[in-house]
Amino acid sequence: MAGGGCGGSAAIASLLQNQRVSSSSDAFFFYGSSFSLGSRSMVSFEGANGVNESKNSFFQAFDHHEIGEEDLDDYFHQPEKKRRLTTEQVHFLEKNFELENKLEPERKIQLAKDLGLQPRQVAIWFQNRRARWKTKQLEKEYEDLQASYNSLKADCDSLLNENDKLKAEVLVLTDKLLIKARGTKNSKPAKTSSRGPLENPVTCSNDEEERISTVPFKQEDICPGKSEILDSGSPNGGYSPLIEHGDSSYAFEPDLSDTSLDEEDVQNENNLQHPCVFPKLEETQDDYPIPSANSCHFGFAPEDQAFWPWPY
DNA sequence: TTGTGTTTTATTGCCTCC
DNA sequence: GGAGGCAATAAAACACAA
Repeated sequence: MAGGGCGGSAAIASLLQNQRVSSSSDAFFFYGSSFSLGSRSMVSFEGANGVNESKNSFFQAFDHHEIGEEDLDDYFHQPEKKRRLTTEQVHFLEKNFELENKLEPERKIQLAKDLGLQPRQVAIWFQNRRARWKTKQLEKEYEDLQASYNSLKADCDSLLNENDKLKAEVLVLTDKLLIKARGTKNSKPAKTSSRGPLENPVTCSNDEEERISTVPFKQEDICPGKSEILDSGSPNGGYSPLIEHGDSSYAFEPDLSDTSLDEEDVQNENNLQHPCVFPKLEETQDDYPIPSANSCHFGFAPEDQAFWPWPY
């Protein structure tokens, strides 16, 4: 590994054994630039007192050609130390990285020349810089996705609230319709029927009336195969069984004639247990379930929503 | 001064491309 | 097979609080 307190010759040996120094243009600059030109390299010219001279401008390195054999000897006995690039060097490299984050061989050599570094150092710097850039990009993507998720969740909550309000409204209107239907029924003159005058003139027995007021209605009981009321998103396009009944005013003006009632009474004698025209909203959602008030599924299967891995 | 966390430089091993 | 890129990692350098 790097460092490790090995001696100078060991440092050189480690450099020479570097698989890319020996065969690439790095080698040329290792010998040609870093040594014969006397410029500084990462692994070399730390002062004898251990002071980090790399704090000086890297351009000064080109003026220090006076390194003699003694200096080299000192160097060879210095422990290999990592040297940080100067701020000028980093700034220069950053500028070049902004231009192009990949490094062609010619550019690498030119940069190394300009900075007084080994080409390999430049390559390593670009490699590490790309890694940092990638990390930053991932963080940015994460934040963007998080913001997007929060926005969608807010929309979801808002829609659910609206859905709850509409459901409540439907219930209120349904109750009103029932009350109105009963009022109309009760005001009709008594017919010759086995049922009493207060019974549901349409179909309901007393037991059935109990069901009307306590049990939600089931769509299939009235119009099997038809969709529920107020389900504009249903497969049959918001089909309303009340309108389908043949009289668009049926739902809100249950003006039931005696004859039709009689006929229907006869015809539906077997259906007396299914007299009610208002569907139960919840139970008719088997194929297209309405999301519960606390859910945020929009009717999608949970596995389709497991795209958001991180916890909150 | 020292312990600790972060950043930067450098190595290693693997992979792909030519 | 060599060159170069990348991920993972080591280790030095640095920042900073106690």
